[in-house]
Amino acid sequence: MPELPEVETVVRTLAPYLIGRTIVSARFTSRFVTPGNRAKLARQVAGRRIESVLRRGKFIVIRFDESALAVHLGMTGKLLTAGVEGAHTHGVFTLDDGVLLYDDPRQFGRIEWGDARVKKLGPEPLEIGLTEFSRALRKRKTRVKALLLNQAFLAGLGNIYVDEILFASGIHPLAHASRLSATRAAKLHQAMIDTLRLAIEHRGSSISDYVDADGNRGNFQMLHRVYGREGEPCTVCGAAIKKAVVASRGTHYCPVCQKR
DNA sequence: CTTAATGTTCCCCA
DNA sequence: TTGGGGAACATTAA
Repeated sequence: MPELPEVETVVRTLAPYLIGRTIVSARFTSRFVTPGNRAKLARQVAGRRIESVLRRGKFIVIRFDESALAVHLGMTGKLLTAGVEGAHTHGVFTLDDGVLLYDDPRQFGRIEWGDARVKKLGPEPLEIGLTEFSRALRKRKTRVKALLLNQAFLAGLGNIYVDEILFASGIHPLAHASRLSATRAAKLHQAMIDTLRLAIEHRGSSISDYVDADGNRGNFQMLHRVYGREGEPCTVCGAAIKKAVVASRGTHYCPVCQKR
């Protein structure tokens, strides 16, 4: 559920609800989502006033006066401003006004004190300039699909948006990053910006159960041109969309429009 | 029953 | 050091 556009949408719905609130108490119940000392983490957040809520890559950073809490939604994580505790609720924040719940069936998400992992992320896809992007691509011998999924290279892209961006730029997922021409690198850069901006406008993709912090679904899945469309006609040329495994991920592409 | 799923990390090997 | 491939993590749905 959570790539850059979805996390951005969660942050935009979460920020007005959380800023200025104080966490009265917290409770964590998953040894996967909150590895280590869960009671200690609860003590650390208790009493903190939330100064800001921001997105960095796929992380949600909740900032306090001189510290922060980093939340990664993994594959099925949700931060909700309302609702009741269920079988998959692994975090409960009681606020001075309201509640914040963390739900995550697969428990691939993480709630951690501090922003150590956030500091290891690569640049933001919506902020990196063409010059820096092209130069970085040229240095990497790997396949462009694997590179765009690498959070140390660029922070925030995931399987859905990499497939959509590669389609929009006419680049085959198996193309090698270092061998892309300047023209194709520029096309990739622009497709990345356009696709992410449009997806944010549509509040992200709800392909299974993604919802924002207020429980609302996104609509960008209606505009997917390759992801989840195996066997369906390409919106540009009509050829059947193919699916293959690249970088250990299901990868959707048009065999005619996307060149290596 | 098997497979795949919006993610990340770790391990082995080239 | 870089990069490929696969497994692992836990759960659900097709």
